[in-house]
Amino acid sequence: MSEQLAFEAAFEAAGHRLTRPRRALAELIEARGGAFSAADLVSDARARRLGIGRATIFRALELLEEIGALDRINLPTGEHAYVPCSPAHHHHVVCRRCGRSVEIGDLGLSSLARDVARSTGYRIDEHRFELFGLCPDCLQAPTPA
Amino acid sequence: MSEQLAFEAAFEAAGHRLTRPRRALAELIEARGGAFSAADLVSDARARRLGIGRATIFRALELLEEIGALDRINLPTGEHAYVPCSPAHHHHVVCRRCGRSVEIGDLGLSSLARDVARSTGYRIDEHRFELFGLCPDCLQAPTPA
DNA sequence: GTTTTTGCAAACCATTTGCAGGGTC
DNA sequence: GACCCTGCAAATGGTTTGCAAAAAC
Repeated sequence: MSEQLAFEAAFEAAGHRLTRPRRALAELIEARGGAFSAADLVSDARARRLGIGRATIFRALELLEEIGALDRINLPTGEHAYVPCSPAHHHHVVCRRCGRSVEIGDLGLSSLARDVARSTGYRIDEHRFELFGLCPDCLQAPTPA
Repeated sequence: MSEQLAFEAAFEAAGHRLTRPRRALAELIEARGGAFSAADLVSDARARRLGIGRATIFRALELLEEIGALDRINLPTGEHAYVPCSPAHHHHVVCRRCGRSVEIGDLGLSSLARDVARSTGYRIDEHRFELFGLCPDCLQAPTPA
């Protein structure tokens, strides 16, 4: 399956209709190639005069998150962002400048969570680990600060 | 220094005025003993008829976060919450039922972040690790589900 | 007395919802 | 053709801001 079609495929695989707006959004997301906000998509869509409503965008994002094609994360600033992900992994390194993100594996975090459970007495149901910084490209760009 | 006064002290130590509303909020926060939302404080304040405006609450929270006395985290649901913290640590285990939270140390996450930096080429500036589940008390309570 | 802080109300921003029409299977 | 999906506009919920009065130092 072409990487280009990942999001379109995700809709279909999950039994949802592949409509024009959804196709268009899938493309926009792929074009972004990293983390983005709902507002980013709204303005992308507006810029390309796609005539897609805000509501549709939010609904599509919600759907893609349920499906597991996107993960909704929180930037250090507190804003929400969505990042593409394969269903299995759920940790990301996000470039705070361009939004490009890389998925990282479990890296022992699950067992670390188990240790914490043991030492605190909590039952741990969920954990989040997110890393922020600059991607290699942005590190070399003019104003990396 | 009495634990009771931690938040009042935080205001003063950072060179801010210790006003009646701030004192009151410090108490409310301490009374909560764990994670809470801005809305929680607003309703606590209203319930006790303290006559503190919403804006004041948000401003105080912002301030305490800047100072490092509170950490603003994101619950798995996407809602914002604030959790008390000592300036040095920045990882928490939060009970999704009662909000009680425990701080945990670095646990090797910094070095893990360094490993990720090495393998991805990103420069990592910041990381977040948050754990959610049920605290020991809530595990024993009637409806732990 | 000067400067910071407050409360109020209005503004703002992101996200959600109701609904009638349109598109997809 | 049935049901899902869309766009619009209005509602919502959370957070911020402007400003004159009040409190703190």
